Amino acid sequence: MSLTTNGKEALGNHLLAALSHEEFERLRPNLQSVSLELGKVIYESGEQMDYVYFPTTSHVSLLYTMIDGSTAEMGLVGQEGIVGIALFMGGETTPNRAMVQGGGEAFRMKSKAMLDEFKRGGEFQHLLLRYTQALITQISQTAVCNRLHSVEQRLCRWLLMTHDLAQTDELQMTHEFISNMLGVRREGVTLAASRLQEMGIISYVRGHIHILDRQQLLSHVCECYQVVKEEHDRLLGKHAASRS
Amino acid sequence: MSLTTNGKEALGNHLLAALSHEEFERLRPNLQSVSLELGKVIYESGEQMDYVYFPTTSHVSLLYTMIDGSTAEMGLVGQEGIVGIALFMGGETTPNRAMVQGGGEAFRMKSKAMLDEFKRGGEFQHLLLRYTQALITQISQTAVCNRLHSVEQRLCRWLLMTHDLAQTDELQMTHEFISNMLGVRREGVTLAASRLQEMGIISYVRGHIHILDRQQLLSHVCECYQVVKEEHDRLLGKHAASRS
DNA sequence: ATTGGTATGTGCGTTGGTGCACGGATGACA
DNA sequence: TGTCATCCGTGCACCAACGCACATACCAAT
Repeated sequence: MSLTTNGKEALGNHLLAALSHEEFERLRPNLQSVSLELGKVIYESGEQMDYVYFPTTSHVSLLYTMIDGSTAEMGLVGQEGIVGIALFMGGETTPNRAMVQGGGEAFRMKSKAMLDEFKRGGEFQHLLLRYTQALITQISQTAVCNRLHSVEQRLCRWLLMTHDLAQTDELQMTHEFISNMLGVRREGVTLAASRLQEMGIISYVRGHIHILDRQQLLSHVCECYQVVKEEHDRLLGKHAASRS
Repeated sequence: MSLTTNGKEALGNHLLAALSHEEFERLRPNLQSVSLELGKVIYESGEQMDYVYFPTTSHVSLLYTMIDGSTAEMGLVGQEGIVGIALFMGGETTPNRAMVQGGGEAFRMKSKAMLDEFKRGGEFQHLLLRYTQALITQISQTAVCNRLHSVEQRLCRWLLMTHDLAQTDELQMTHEFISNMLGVRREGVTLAASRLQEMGIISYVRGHIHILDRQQLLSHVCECYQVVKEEHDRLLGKHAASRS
């Protein structure tokens, strides 16, 4: 599938950028630019979805919260994707929480407009389904990675994914925050992070993490990172946000 | 349209049973009954999919295999579902292995026929997407469960899920096999299983596990089992085939 | 400059799971 | 009836991660 230019790549979201001119013009009145600030909860588990979101410079974490309050991340959505797939998949509600993990801009669209366009069954539908397939791969790999790999490896993977989505080497997040994503103790993150810092891979102070050496990060991560990335590229082309 | 009777409920697969008479007649020539024997690999990771499968009395495990050979399950498909969602989601290949975990019968359908019907965009498409959404929930919950719960809890969950799919209390599987599903050591399964046996919840000998007390199993399992089940019922319950 | 809240560092005992090794039991089949 | 492969039981040393407690460092707001 070629990602056509509708002259709106400046929108910054890859799914929107791939719309044909006609599709884009149809949707344009329903698109609205919004600022998503760090920590904002976009959907609560079980909630109705009034809008779907297309991140541009922001990115959003898909989380699950246990009864006892412990949390773990299952997926991460940025400029390559959309938050709210459950809408067009036919669930009226999301089964998980969606929280802004990197502040920035996004477009949102009224659920009804989204559904109408999806039901037309054109290229946009096809693209959304391919994206969903890529997201399934990401979630699956997270399941396996959670089971088989160490905190340090998973931290590397998480930093790389986040680095791909954030357009900067300076990530704004605390160890505590990361621990809630990885589903481990805060101390576990501190320990793993301090090892990475000793190796000169990252540096950090009070809620700010600096990615110093992405190459070395890649050499410490488990295979899961590449698997997800390659499957994403295969399904959605090399448009995926990534450096390396 | 509610769960229509197309006169083919005897087929035993819920998705097929939910087809309208018209849809069913259209697909009938492309449906083929097959026996799936335990251990058979239906798809290998990265493989083309010539057929999709609708289990009836069989059930199929979706697995991921790491480079080092260790494996873990991400999902389980039985008479309520379909094996091969990647086909209509637009990936030409599956990203994971699908292996028969409970021998029995299934229907298979040529990929092309499946795709043609899906693209018609009718009720069947809608149903398949809802099923996919339920599967996503299952995979997500597995990711979280893998991270936060003990082997014993996960074994309970896995036994319950398998018990739901198998139409018998007598499960044919070894500790070794289960260990590959849960992504743990064989000894870990032996230990957990022996505890459950002591409590009178199950009994087992050489590759045969007997579910003795499902109620007690339910009281030992983590919340994950119910979450997946409820979301599944919500999406595909009595009103599965109705759009609103 | 002081204070208070937040972020990170560190220690310690405990636990759950690993990797390995081997022994015992069992059932299928010759 | 004996043999053999398979399956399960158990012990042991080891390690990663946990839970808790508390110290330290830093920033911001008075």
